[in-house]
Amino acid sequence: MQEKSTRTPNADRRAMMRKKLMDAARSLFVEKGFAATSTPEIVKSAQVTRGALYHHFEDKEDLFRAVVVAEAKELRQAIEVATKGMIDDPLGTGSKGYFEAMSIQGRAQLLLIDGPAVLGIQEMDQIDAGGGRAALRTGLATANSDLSDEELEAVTKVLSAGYDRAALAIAQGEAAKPYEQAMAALVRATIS
Amino acid sequence: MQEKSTRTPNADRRAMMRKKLMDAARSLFVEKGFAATSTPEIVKSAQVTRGALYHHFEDKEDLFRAVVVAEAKELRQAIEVATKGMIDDPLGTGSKGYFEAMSIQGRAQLLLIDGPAVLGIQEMDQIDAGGGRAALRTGLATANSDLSDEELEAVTKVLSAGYDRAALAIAQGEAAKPYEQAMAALVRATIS
DNA sequence: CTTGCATGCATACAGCCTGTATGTTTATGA
DNA sequence: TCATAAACATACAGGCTGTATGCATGCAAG
Repeated sequence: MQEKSTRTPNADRRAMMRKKLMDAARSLFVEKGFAATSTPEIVKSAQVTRGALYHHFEDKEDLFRAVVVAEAKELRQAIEVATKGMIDDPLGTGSKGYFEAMSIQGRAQLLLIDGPAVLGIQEMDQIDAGGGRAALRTGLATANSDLSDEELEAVTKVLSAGYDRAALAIAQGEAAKPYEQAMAALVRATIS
Repeated sequence: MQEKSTRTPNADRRAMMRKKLMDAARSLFVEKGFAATSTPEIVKSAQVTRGALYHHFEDKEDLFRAVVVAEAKELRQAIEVATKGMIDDPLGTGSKGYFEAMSIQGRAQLLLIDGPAVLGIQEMDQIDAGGGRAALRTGLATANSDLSDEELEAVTKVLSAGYDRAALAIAQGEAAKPYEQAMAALVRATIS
């Protein structure tokens, strides 16, 4: 019998290793923040060596970027599932979906606090592209046509910031209902 | 004649040294971010040694905290001056004052991006206490009495986040007017 | 005024972290 | 099967942080 029959294709090894590193890194980034998390810690938690990390990622920031991008993707998918087929009241449904999706442990911290600080606002905006903000904009645009592009963009950003702040507060343990009501009222006021 | 007549009281030396360090640190923190700014860089820019830095501040984070606290204080004072005696339309005046005060180079980055990431949301909330948010809350409360405390708090935070996001966009070079209009509309909708 | 002490500041050092260079193993495909 | 490339591990150089130590300067009591 063959002892060493553990032949693993490169594609699989790559995917598994990246996942191991990103999972370990996510936990530590959420727990201690980006700066306070060292690469020795990460690889120890992932039970690999720093060689693996620097083979798959350019540097620590690049690993953080990968974690954030994956998180944003999961967020988009969760919202998409929650609002699937909801043609009536897309804004209300999207809101609830967003709050639920953002209640995942550490997600708000990663996407709203550490992400902008480490990667910059510009890149975070780009990573979030197609996320909740785009849906919000189209929702506002269809419900309220008499807004210039500039105004629509401004209102969208500002309301989106409100959603983010609400999600952050909820993630920190505050009650969700007042924030849901507040955002609903603001959106209603905007489109009417 | 006395050569070494440069006798400086300790209180003055302390104040001057702290200012020199905080000014140099502020520039570099704004330019490169907290993590990417090293203490050797800071003291070189301030033309002192690391000994002085670690004599006056516990560590790099403590220096950052001092910079942020001073920035928040200046912001409060600027808003206070702008809204002094404006009893009619305090919300509108406060809004304009806030946007102007937040347009100071690097202020939005320090208070809205790096601050929360380095010091945490909790501490930043505390540092901002008595800032624009408090004024906004009282403004909303007087104009709209039929809100529970919980709802008032939520609406305040969410609108305040909108103001912050708007200030950030303006600080990054976007036109101010659409944001002023957007926030004005939201506030108007909230209090009526 | 001077003398003991506290404060302000500079220098030196230890430990850690990051990123790279180099070496070794494992898969690929010809 | 064999050459090559990819995956991963180890070793190293440089820089940074925070602390310990030493000197200078202001302070306050006598």
